[in-house]
Amino acid sequence: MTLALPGLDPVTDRPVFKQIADHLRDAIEQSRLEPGEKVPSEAKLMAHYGVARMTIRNALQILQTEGLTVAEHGRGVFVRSRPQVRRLASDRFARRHREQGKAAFIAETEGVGGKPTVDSIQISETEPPADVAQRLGLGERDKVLVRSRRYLINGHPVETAVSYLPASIARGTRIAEPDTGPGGIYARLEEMGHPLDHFDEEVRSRMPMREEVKALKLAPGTPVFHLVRTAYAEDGRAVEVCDTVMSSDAYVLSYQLPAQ
Amino acid sequence: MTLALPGLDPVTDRPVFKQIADHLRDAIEQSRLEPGEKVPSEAKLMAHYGVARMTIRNALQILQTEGLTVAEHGRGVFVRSRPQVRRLASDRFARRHREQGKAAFIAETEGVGGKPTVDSIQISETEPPADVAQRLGLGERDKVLVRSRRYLINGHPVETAVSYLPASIARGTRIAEPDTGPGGIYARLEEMGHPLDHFDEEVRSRMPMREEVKALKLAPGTPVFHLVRTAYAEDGRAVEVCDTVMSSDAYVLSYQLPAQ
DNA sequence: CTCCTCTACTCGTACATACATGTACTAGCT
DNA sequence: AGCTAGTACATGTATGTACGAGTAGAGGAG
Repeated sequence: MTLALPGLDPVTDRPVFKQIADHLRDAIEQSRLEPGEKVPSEAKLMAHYGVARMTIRNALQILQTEGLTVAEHGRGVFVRSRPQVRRLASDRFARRHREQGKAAFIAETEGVGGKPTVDSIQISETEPPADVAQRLGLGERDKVLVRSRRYLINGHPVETAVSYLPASIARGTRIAEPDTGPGGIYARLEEMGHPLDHFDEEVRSRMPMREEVKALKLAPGTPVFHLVRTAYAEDGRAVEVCDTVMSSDAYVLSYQLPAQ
Repeated sequence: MTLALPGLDPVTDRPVFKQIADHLRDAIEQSRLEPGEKVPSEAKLMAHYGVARMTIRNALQILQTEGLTVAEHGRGVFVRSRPQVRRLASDRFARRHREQGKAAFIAETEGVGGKPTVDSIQISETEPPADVAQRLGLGERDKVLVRSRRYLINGHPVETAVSYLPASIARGTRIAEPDTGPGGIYARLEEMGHPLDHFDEEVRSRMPMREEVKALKLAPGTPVFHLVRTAYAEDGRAVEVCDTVMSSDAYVLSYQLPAQ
């Protein structure tokens, strides 16, 4: 084993599998094991420490849960390499960007040299979930247009988004088409007499549901950002709610807060 | 067993332990198992499914990683109950709040009826980490005042914070005292001739480090918010960097974005 | 009635073993 | 040269066993 690992501490009462996890974690954090590099195989670790396989697997499980490693069946366990990170600025929906003719996601991704794609676009008209109806100020029987889609960078999925717009506004417009045209739905809303005033964005962090792991191809132990953004027109009316789930290791969110 | 669980599917190729995890997850999501309620013990699940204990433990491990359950040694495995959530508004550092004479954390917590505490306050003066020095626009040899502390609500820790201020500004002032006085360090900065203009806040989501699990008493499978906030004075100078780690299940962050 | 011990039950750690399944490389055949 | 089967090695799934350690309640001693 090229990697030098300490032996077990015979006096501590810290369980063996946690000690082994500590050793490997230290090695990763000190860059003695670099991203993409292979962690010693279970068999080698068993030999090195003189313990049972279960003990080694428990140790490796910890690192995986912490998001430090990924196991690949038949190949080995590898130190995770951090993917390209996108920084989302708080002015990303400002009108001056919209007027460039590109939707926010496309513009930002090309800005950092990535290749953006949009995927599995689905459009429907239904009754909204209760929280969405409340945010949009809709009544019992009001319907919404639902636009759901998935965003990818260089072919790798990073974000799913579902937009809800009052059907009374969006029905029959280009917003109900798969391709919403230059500047995206916000540009269309403004053209249609709903100039935007501001957005409220709620940010949560949590572990992903099973479907989200699949849709975003998340490695085990990766949390997600859950954003709910409400767009308000200048007349104070809420015109869109966008529910977004993002792979947390692909994003840094950046906001500006007033001090006055 | 009061809880009704389906049997195993003999034809699918989905592994047994994942099937069992699915059954329990469904039960939790459909509220057949409610928050705080006890999940059937390993022994009962072994008997019900007729499988080995390891298989059951693998299944339970999944739920724990997903943050759906917590195991308590000697008592059982319980469905996690969601704690009280604090909403952090984007105007939480606005001057009008500062002028009420309370620091942001105290004011907000009392606002929702919780009992705020601040804990393990440590103050020192050292050379800053490279990224902090860069954000503060400091040179090689410039020192910073470091204020680290932990916040608790009703005795339960929810957030750790470390503030860095240029020593040239903060040294010898009340900011270097454990009790910074009414309105906290931002009020002191403004009094001392550094009126604040705005804050930049970077938000990341990730799994906690080991020390963070301890400091915040995090349940396994709980991600954290990692915030880095920089305070800018009206003259454009960065006067504080605050590095905050928050238990993700205790917070919803809320921001207002401009549309224009 | 109070305190203590015992016991049953819970999850935690660790061992040993077996076979399934995916990957990568090699030797050998065509 | 190109394909194929075999082999070694990797992780995945599952079985069993044993003992440690924390919790909670029952029951007996004082």
